[in-house]
Order: sequence, then C-alpha cells, then structure tokens
Amino acid sequence: MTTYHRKITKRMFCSPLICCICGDGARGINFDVITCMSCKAFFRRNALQALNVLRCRRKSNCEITIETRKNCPACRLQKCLKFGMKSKLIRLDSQALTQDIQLPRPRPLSLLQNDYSTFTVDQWNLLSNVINVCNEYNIINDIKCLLIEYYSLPVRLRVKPLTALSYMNKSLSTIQTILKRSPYFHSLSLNSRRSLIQNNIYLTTN
Amino acid sequence: MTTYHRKITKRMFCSPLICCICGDGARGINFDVITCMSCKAFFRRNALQALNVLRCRRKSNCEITIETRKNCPACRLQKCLKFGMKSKLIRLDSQALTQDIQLPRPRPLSLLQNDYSTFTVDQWNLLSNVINVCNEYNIINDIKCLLIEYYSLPVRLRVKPLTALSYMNKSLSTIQTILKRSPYFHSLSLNSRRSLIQNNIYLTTN
DNA sequence: AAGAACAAAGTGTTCTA
DNA sequence: TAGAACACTTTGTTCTT
Ligand SMILES: [Zn+2]
Ligand SMILES: [Zn+2]
Ligand SMILES: [Zn+2]
Ligand SMILES: [Zn+2]
Repeated sequence: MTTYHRKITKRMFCSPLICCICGDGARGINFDVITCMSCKAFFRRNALQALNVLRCRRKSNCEITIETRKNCPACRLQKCLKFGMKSKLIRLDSQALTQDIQLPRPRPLSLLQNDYSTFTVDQWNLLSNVINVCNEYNIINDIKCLLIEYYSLPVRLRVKPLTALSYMNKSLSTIQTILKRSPYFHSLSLNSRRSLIQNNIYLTTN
Repeated sequence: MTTYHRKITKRMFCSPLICCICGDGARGINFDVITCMSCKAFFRRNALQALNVLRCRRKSNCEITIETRKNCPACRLQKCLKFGMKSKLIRLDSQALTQDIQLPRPRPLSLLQNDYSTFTVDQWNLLSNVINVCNEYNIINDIKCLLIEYYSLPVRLRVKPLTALSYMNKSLSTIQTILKRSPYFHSLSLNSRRSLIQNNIYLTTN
C-alpha cells in the first residue's frame, strides 16, 4: 500500500478507507479498528509484549503519519491502543480457530459530549471512513436531503441554536436507525461511532 | 558495539572513546570525527545524497543517542555534518586509493568565544574523548599538577577571576604546546579542539 | 479478519587493504 | 581509516485459512 518518496499512494486507486493510525490506505478492519496492512502487522508483532519494552524517548506524543510511523514504535503502539485496537484479538498459538466469532453488541450512544467544530487529521480520517461506510449503505442521501432542506432556509434562521439543534436531532435519529440496522457498524470501534456523530454535528453546524 | 535492551555496552570493555554523534563506543576517527562503526556506516550510506531526501518531520532538533539514533535519520545526518564529518572523504568508486592522505594542518586556535560552565551530553562525550587522547600522550599529569596546585589554594582565592584566568592561561599554553606536537590531534575536528579548551576552562573554573 | 511466509528497507559488525 | 561483505532488525505485502 505504501509508496515511498512521496508519490501518490495506491489508496486513491484501490480503497477509499483510511488507516486510523497512520492515514495510509486501508482495506478493512483489523483488531477492531480500520487500519492499513502495515499497522495490522505492526500491532500483531508488538502489542503483546512491547509496551514494557518500547519507550518513547520524547514526550509520548509523537505524531504518527504514513511517513513518521517508523520513527517511534512506542507512540505508534500507543496510538493503536488509544484508537481501540484490541490485543485480545491476537491469537495465542492456534487458539480458538474454531470458535464462533461474536460480533460486539452495539452500545447505547451516550455521545455528544464533545462538539468540536475544528477537526484534527485523525478525526478527518475517521470521518472519511464513516462517510465511506455511509455510502456503502446508501444513507448519504438522507443526509443530503437534510442538508438541502437546511440550506434552503434563510441564513439568519440557520444559526439559531434551536433550529440547529432540531436538525442535529433529526440527523441523530437517522444515524441511530442506521446503526441499529447495520452489523458492519457494530464492528467499528467506539471512536468511529463518535466520529459519525461528530460528522453530523459538523454538517449541520458548520 | 551496540547492545540492545539497555544492557551494559561493550564500550566499557573495549574502548574508552565515545561516538560524538550517538554516544556509543568508538574505536577511531571516521570521516574526520570520532564515531562508532554504525554512525560511520550511516554517514557513508547517506551523506552524499540524503539531505535532500531525508527530512525531519519535527523541528530538526531531534536528540540523537544510542537509543534514538534510528528514529530520525535526517537529524542523525544533520548532527554528523554539524560535528564536522566530511562527505568529501567518501570515496567515489575506487577514487584516489593510491593518493597520499594529507593530514589537515592545524588551524590557529581562536577559540574561547564560548565559556559554558554547564555541559551538554554531546560536550561531555567530546570531553571524554579529549581526556582519553590526553592520556595517550601522558599530558594528563600536567593537568593534574595544575589541579593540585589549584586546589591547594584557599577557597576564596580560587574564585577570584584574575587567579582563575592565570590558571586558564597556564592550561592553554600547555595544551597549545601539546597540540603543536601531536599529529593525532590534527585529525580531530574543530569541535574536538574547542572541547579540549572547554575542558580546561571547566577544570579551572568549576 | 486473522496468521504465515515472503520481501524489502534500514541498520550494525566484521573483515580486508 | 576507508569500503565490501555479511548479519541482523524492523517494517511492509501477499498468500492462505
Ligand atoms: Zn496504518
Ligand atoms: Zn514517541
Ligand atoms: Zn554513533
Ligand atoms: Zn528529526
């Protein structure tokens, strides 16, 4: 997936998903988070032992991108864990190959505690993934309808908090319905779900 | 030379010299600076091309130690150059294998512009190397004599600037004499020489 | 969506002249 | 004190289940 020397990455040609750890192209969910193949391999190799061995020589806040991910394994692993990658999904020996894999149950969404209107790169990556999943389930149209309805209002009305709130609620109920229908969403980590909500906040309040 | 997992390095057993770049054990001068074998290899591989290719993703001031030297090749190379490693000494093809190697001529010492009394790790590494070279040439006794003479003075006298200055001058003249006699010193980079002077400043003013 | 196997990049040491 | 050759570590991709 990676291409070196800052050339165009294959991501644009083969996958719309973005690795939540480094931003490289991703093709699916690994250890409970959307990641690229290299972050998948990295996590499998390091997650079980390494947090004791690896130590950041800086301030444990090294930026992790497709270009910097090699520079600090400690922070790369830390970010993997922070984004919800689960070392329990690493199989010990040939453990449990025949077990049925249980889909995690959707948790109640007690979100909305954060209402950022400025996104970090990581949040944008999450958002991009959420949008792609939305596309896959054809719900983007629902959001589009909401937006069209929204932008057809006069400008002054748009910024009224109560109006915005009503649209947020509308969006949220749409999303919640989708969530309940979608087994794929259940395999997204909590961060992805939170980002989905943030997406709606962003669209309706920007 | 390197030992992993923070065990005791071989440096303590096989060499008293310290790599000016990373602090690992060194066995000699490479590309005009005292370095370990890995920094030697690193410089040969990267110095001719890489400063255009390698770019620090931080602020170009990454710390380079035996443990962090892998983390930012850009800053490692930058430090190599800063400490005076010379890419001109990298042979192109089988260039000039039969040429006589010219020892660089000693430059006049117009130093002393810096009079730090607190040393960085890099400065201590340089100092350590200088001390070892001094040992090799049996001049440490001269310095010891100066120190004994110095510490036999009453404390109040020691801190008098004029007294300190006179000892600094004494030290400097000793060092300058040694420098003029020693071809080995001529192969040290300017930084090493500066550090030698700082050594004396430190010993006589600490 | 997991691991195994393979491949490549990057780094470090030993040998030789 | 330089490079060559070798060895090792770390990372990344493809294949198989
Ligand atoms: Zn990644
Ligand atoms: Zn870090
Ligand atoms: Zn070194
Ligand atoms: Zn750097």
